[in-house]
Amino acid sequence: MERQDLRKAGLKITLPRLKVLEILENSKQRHLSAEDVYKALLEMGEEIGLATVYRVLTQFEGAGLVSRLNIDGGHAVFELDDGDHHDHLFCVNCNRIIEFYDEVIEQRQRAIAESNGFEMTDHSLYIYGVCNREECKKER
Amino acid sequence: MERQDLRKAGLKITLPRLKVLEILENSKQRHLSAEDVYKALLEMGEEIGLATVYRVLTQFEGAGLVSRLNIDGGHAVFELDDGDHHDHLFCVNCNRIIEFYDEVIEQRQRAIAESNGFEMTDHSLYIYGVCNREECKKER
DNA sequence: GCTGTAAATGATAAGGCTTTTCATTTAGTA
DNA sequence: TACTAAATGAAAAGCCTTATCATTTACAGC
Ligand SMILES: [Mn+2]
Ligand SMILES: [Mn+2]
Ligand SMILES: [Zn+2]
Ligand SMILES: [Zn+2]
Repeated sequence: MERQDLRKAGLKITLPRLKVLEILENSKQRHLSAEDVYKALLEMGEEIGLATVYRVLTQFEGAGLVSRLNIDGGHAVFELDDGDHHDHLFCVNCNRIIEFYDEVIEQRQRAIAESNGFEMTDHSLYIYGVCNREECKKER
Repeated sequence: MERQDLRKAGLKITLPRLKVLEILENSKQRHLSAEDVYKALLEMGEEIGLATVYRVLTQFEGAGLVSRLNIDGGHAVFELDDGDHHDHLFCVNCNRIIEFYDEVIEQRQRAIAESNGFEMTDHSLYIYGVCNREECKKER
């Protein structure tokens, strides 16, 4: 992700924006809440407001640089948008997230929208379950 | 839906619970927010607290009488659970909701969960789009 | 039918996450 | 370097939902 991407989106190249990008790119976890990003910045010694983190993430989403997941229970997580759509599998025990893409499902969704006269704009698919970690299987 | 269903769930048969059930069964719209149920009750002249509506809906969900949808943007809607699972298509313009069931998608989901070592507990699939009403197509 | 007791209710406060407000600072141009 | 619009941060406000707790109610047992 480059400075140019910010420019194209009509966004000034500011320190907070660069820092948020840096976190998104370098964090070991790919899916981060606004709070996660905020905490990571504080740990880096950056002085940034939580409101700015929310604003920047929302702007990045609008610019197509980031995508937002709305998890059951209300809070959102963000990830860099590399242009390749995918869906998610959540472990309800340890919150691990696995990404997947299934062309059959994608096609069926398009067909369902069309057969109901809908112009599909988006879709969201989350599969919830218990992953194969020992401590998670134990819980089940 | 019968009083017996409440009994089986270990819930006393109270006026607020019966009234909420009545709204869910008789409303012209099948999918209702807690606020919708609350307003419908007020219009019927029932004196009921919003907190009670939330509590009752959550209890009904736990008892399997009602299912909860988490729509993008954070607020939940409820519908009677007749035992038949289905997913939803939302018009982003007029908020119309269409229900569908697709066995191929259901199977693929199970396969994806399994191939990732997950014991699937649930899934949620929402398709968003613009429906075929004139005023909605115009917006697009 | 009464009574007693645990469950349920309602008003209100509190929570969690996110957005808004607005005075101050900053980026980017001239 | 100076100017101006955009961006920021702290704090308040919003929105939906849940928790608290004093009061009321359902219903089992007399
Ligand atoms: Mn992802
Ligand atoms: Mn439905
Ligand atoms: Zn797990
Ligand atoms: Zn529509």
